[in-house]
Amino acid sequence: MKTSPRRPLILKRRKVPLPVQNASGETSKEGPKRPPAQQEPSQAQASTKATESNSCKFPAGIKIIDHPTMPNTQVVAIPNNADLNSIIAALTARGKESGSSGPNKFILISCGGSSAHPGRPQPPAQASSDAQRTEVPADTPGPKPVARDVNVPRSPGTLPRLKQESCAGGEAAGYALENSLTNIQWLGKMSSDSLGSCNIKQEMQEKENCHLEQSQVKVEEPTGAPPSWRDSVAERPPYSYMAMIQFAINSTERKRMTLKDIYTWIEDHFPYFKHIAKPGWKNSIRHNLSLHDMFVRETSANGKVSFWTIHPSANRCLTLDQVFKQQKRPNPEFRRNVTIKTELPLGTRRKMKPLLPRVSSYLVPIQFPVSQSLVLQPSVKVPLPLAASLMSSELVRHSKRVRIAPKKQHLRAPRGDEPELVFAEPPEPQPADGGPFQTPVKETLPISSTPSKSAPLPSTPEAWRLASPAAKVGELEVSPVRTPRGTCGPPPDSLGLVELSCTPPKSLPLFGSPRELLDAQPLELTPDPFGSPAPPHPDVPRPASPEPQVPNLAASRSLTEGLVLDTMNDSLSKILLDISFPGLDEDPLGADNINWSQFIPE
Amino acid sequence: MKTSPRRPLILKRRKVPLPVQNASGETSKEGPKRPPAQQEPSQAQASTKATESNSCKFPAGIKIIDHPTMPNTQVVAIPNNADLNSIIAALTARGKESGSSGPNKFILISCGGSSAHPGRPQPPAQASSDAQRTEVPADTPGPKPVARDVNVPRSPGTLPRLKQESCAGGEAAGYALENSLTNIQWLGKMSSDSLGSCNIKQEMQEKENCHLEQSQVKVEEPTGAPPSWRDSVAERPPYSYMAMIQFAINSTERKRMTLKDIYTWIEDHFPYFKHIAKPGWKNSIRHNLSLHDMFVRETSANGKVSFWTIHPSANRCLTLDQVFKQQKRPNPEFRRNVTIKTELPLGTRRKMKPLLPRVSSYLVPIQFPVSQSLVLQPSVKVPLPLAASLMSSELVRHSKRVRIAPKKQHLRAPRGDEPELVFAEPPEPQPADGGPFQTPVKETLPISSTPSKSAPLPSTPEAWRLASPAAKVGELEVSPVRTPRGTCGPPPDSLGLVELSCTPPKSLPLFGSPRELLDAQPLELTPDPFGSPAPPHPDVPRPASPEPQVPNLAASRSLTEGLVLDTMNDSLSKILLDISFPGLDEDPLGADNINWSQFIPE
DNA sequence: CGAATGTTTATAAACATAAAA
DNA sequence: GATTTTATGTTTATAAACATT
Ligand SMILES: [Mg+2]
Ligand SMILES: [Mg+2]
Repeated sequence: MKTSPRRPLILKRRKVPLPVQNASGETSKEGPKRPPAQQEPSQAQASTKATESNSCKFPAGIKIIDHPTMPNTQVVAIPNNADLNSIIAALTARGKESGSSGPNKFILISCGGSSAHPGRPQPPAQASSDAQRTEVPADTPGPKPVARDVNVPRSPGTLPRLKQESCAGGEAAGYALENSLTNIQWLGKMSSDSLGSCNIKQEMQEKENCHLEQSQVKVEEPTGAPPSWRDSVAERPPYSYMAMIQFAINSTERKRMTLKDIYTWIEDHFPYFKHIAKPGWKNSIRHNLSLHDMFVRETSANGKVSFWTIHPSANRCLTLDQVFKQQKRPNPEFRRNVTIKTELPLGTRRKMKPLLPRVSSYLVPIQFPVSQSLVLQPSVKVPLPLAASLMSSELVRHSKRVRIAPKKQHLRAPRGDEPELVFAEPPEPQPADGGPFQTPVKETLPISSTPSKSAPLPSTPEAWRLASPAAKVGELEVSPVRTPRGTCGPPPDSLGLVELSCTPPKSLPLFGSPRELLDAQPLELTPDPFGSPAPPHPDVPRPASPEPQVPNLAASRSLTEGLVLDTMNDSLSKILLDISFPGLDEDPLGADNINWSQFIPE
Repeated sequence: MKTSPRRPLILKRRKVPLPVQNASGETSKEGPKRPPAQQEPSQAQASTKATESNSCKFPAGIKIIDHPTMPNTQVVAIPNNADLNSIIAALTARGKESGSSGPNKFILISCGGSSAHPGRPQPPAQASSDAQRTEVPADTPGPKPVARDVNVPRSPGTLPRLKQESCAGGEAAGYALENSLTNIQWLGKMSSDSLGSCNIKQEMQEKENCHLEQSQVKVEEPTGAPPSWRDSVAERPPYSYMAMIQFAINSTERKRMTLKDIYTWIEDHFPYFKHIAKPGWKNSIRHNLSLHDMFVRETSANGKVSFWTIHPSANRCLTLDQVFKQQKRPNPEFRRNVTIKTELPLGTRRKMKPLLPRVSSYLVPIQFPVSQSLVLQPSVKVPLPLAASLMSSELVRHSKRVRIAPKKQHLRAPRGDEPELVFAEPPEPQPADGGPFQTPVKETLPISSTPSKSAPLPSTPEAWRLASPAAKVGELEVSPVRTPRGTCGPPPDSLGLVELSCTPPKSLPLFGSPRELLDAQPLELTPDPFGSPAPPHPDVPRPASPEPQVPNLAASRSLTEGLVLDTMNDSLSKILLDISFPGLDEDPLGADNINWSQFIPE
């Protein structure tokens, strides 16, 4: 993440509407936009308690202890069967009350309970030959694959064959992945809407034509029609290019894919790119493949075909499958918002889709004295984005923001950028006559050095905020892992969390023995990483200069996901806990000497 | 460079007008644009011989041997006092004649002669306190530096204080750097024009006002006035952001600079950014600082100030000084072109400055049998871009394109992008009414997935090519070095080439002993760079998967710069030769087992 | 030559966080 | 001291130029 100077490890993110109301009376910057009627009915029970100031009733079995070293921080061990929402509500109230002087950060972990991965929904397990179409035998220079169906109009039934891919033939593997609500909502819309039998291509064309007409005649869209499946096709998926490429590549058995197949896979699974996006999206795909080191180009043995792969050490094995299996119930508020957005006056147009709020995952080491009688187990029932489990302790050093939802998405209407020229002109550079000398007055220049669409546009200042006010939850991790990993095979049965299985607690697949791991460590401890001529991790680490370097914790630790509730800014962040009990385990690296003060700003 | 599949090590670059005419009768794609009158008078002597087909008369002392392993490649050892131009002419003719069947690549190296770095122009060596203004003592939290003069209008005399900075107090260091002619021309214009005493700021404002008027009234610019110093201010320098940032940081003694100082330095040295560029250029600076790993942010001891540094291992110590010292005579044709460009009809506007041709540097290992009686010495007199000497053998593996001239430069008239809206509207998104559904007809969409400005604009197809037809020469290297290096101090006197001094042939500064160097090597030999948890080189290396990994040649080799003349595409590329004589030297790593076939496509 | 593929640079933008007002 | 604004830093998206296959 290239930490800012003294940036706290647990980033304070944008305010996130927690599943419970804000018990505090602070002035809400969000404005009076969101009436309490939008609360989920299932959270009503917890919302009442939150308002009472001091005496929060916690469900039985909850243990709260002060963090050994972190100020104003408490660790809350929650039984798996507890109601997380009410707990968060109570903690929020408590934190609000104490303010900055008392505990205002709560690290939520799970402790005991019935959590032996209770029946997760089993994937449809359809045999998938998808995205394998040009997977030539790599040595047979035979007839080149004939014209693919890329961009070829398909018959009505050939719509996105979602849920078809498997990660390393992931059959028995129950992937418990927590996703951003937004993503899930999007997916829900995708799946529920697109499963109907309609000719998307045809409808899209109608839509386009309709749009062209509108643009030309500048006619108000009658709308009225509820946003149907069209929206799921027309709306851009909430995944970054990097994420989608990973989805695509990881959908294959051999974890490799040609560029053309990546195109096709994305088009098949995200019709937006097939029907709406400008062709420049393929340029962006190529750009991402080149830019990110995690994507490695490999050539088949005969050198005829180039495949894009994900470097094994960086592969989180994310698949769209995993996202689908999460399938939360579609948020009714979402529909409402869509309607609202659709009915907005045309003048308050989009051009920039509001970014999706996210919570971040960060690995946070915790040392408990052995005396603490906390029953910890890796499987957490609280809805945590478990993909974060893939992160190793390296994340503490080179904490790099990771997300699935893109930070910036244009989502502009594909051809509506220059409405004035909508008739004939191609997307041509505006003729600024006279060579490089036509310098307009600086006085009208934007002030900020960070170009902003909103700054020079005071009209309808937050109209776009109405677009997705309810979609505020977590995110998936898509950036490369910081720890060398093995294949993406199904996790051991003993672990309910597939992601944890990718970073086995004992020996990392890429290292034959712990000794090798240790031998390789010292390089990471050097304050000058450039001194080592070793090749880099893909995308991964930067020196992160000012922050003290944290030794890469050996694999002998217990990694557990948790949440951090920061009542100072009403943020709920996902963290990865590295819990150690000094004296219980061997510690050849002396990693337990980590001092929490390292991670505390100031 | 993220080699393309089977990309040759010696890249074929765009046609470069060699210092001699093309002896071949092939159809010139350049068109009849450049009359031979544009030849440099000093090269007239060599140009005559080139036309004769077979019997090329080489100056005495030239040795030509076939490359041990590379097909159709010959190594040409040239005495230092030989006329390189005539040799290139002769070789070109020879290569053209043989075509693809005979030798068509010539590796030019120097052999013996009087080359003891003959008097290079000594830098003005002015004491410079520039760019040190906010260099607080790093521990004195005293009064914060008062308002800086950034963006504050300066009095006429405070224009670019060029040539003031020094690299590590580089006084006695004679930096022999070959630069792109274009860069030099630009610099020449800058220095010769801007040294006059005029109030640039004032004139720029007049200019801007004039421009605004033009944009509003759409009046043809009367021009007529020859492109004076204004152009050097108005024209964007031919350096990428990465290069300019390096210039800035390397101009300081401690090789570190605050962001604000980077801004200021660039504004001072490249008035374009001070007076013309949109404020977004600062965003780009920050983007570059973050994006490129070679730029490392460090915090002062007291944690109060953040400095940007260049990772020592990646620092080529490039300074604008070095570029200035090259100061070629300004090309008369350049002026002519400027005039032409200025007088072009306004409809054929710029929007995209033509990119500058360059030659690349690549390290090329060569093994000579000891029997070959070639007298090699590290100092080469041929005008080679010596910055390439900084590259190590790693470049072969992770050959990454390096350049100073940016690959893409917009160079749009600062505020002329939306002439229609020039009055009131801020750079606002074009109102494409109706949300994400206004999908224009796909039929009119651009075909290529790589957006192109020229494609949808068939009018005046190559008008912009007239802009700088003569500017076709080499480039400087700005990307991070591939070899750990020490400080940027002056080179040892025994070496005339400062860049070579940064990679001493025996022991690299960052390694205390050859043993350390060797110990660190094996990591590079692993076929899976991700398996090593070592931190990465900044920006540097990617797996470059299909190509066989080349062991990092130990420091016991002789690195020499050379040129590769490829008559197949009339390219002249700079290479770094790693010459070894098996049996003569110790080779603990067995690096001599390198087989040239590794680097030969197919 | 043209299209597909691959690499880099530029620019805008969203968003976070720290510093300054 | 809290709030707002600004400066700084990180990422993602998009366009584009150019090289290579
Ligand atoms: Mg890549
Ligand atoms: Mg950086």
